[in-house]
Amino acid sequence: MPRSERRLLHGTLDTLILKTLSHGALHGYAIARWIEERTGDAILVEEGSLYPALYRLEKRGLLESDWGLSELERRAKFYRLTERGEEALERDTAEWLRFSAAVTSILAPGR
Amino acid sequence: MPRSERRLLHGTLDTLILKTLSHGALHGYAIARWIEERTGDAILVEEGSLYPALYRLEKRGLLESDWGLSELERRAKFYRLTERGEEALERDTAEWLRFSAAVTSILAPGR
DNA sequence: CGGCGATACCTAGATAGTCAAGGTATCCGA
DNA sequence: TCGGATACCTTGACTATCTAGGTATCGCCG
Repeated sequence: MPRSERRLLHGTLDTLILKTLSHGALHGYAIARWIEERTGDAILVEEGSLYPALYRLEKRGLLESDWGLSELERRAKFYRLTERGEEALERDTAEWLRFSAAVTSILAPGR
Repeated sequence: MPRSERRLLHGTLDTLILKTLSHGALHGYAIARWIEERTGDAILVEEGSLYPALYRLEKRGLLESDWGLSELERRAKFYRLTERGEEALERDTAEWLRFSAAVTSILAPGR
């Protein structure tokens, strides 16, 4: 992701994480890889952003976590959505769609 | 604009300003009103964000300005795009479309 | 065997953009 | 006369991201 694009991530990473977990519990590292793969590396998830975000979301009660073992038998912390997390995901998604439609309507009217 | 939506603006305001000026020179206050009207108030442009952004863009050589008189005969600073500003607008628009498509493909696959 | 890259976690500090809240000044209309 | 709109500006708090460092384990390749 080019330098200039990184600021765009501001505020959307939390929502992307919530959405990723809506498909089932995952550990942090896997969340990052999933988002990157899903977007063809259009969005890169740096660890220095990822782990603080997970901590934030858990503190807000949107996620819960348990230590376990990854697919490769390594110690890993698995996160899952709480009910409040699902509600937040729904709200944030609606907000994103509204906001991004507004921006796109200015930057590229006719799409 | 709800509190949560504000962080989303991060990084896009500069591009919105450039785009607004691509239609012709405007003064700061008018830029803000234009964006708000154009998005049906989905995006609110606070003055505490607007003026620093204009200063930033001028410092980067993407805008130039002159003092003049507004439609209401008030002292106002008119901004216009430089050539470098036009190039930046093109780049930033492409980046926004790429980024927003990536986010939307995760949050709302099938749109 | 030694080292390197991948997996998996974490954190401190720098940076940067937004916002709230204050300010100045003019003008119009109630 | 007093508030709201127009038009500009600034300071300080906040917050999210990134850079760059760290720990530890594992498998692979030379």
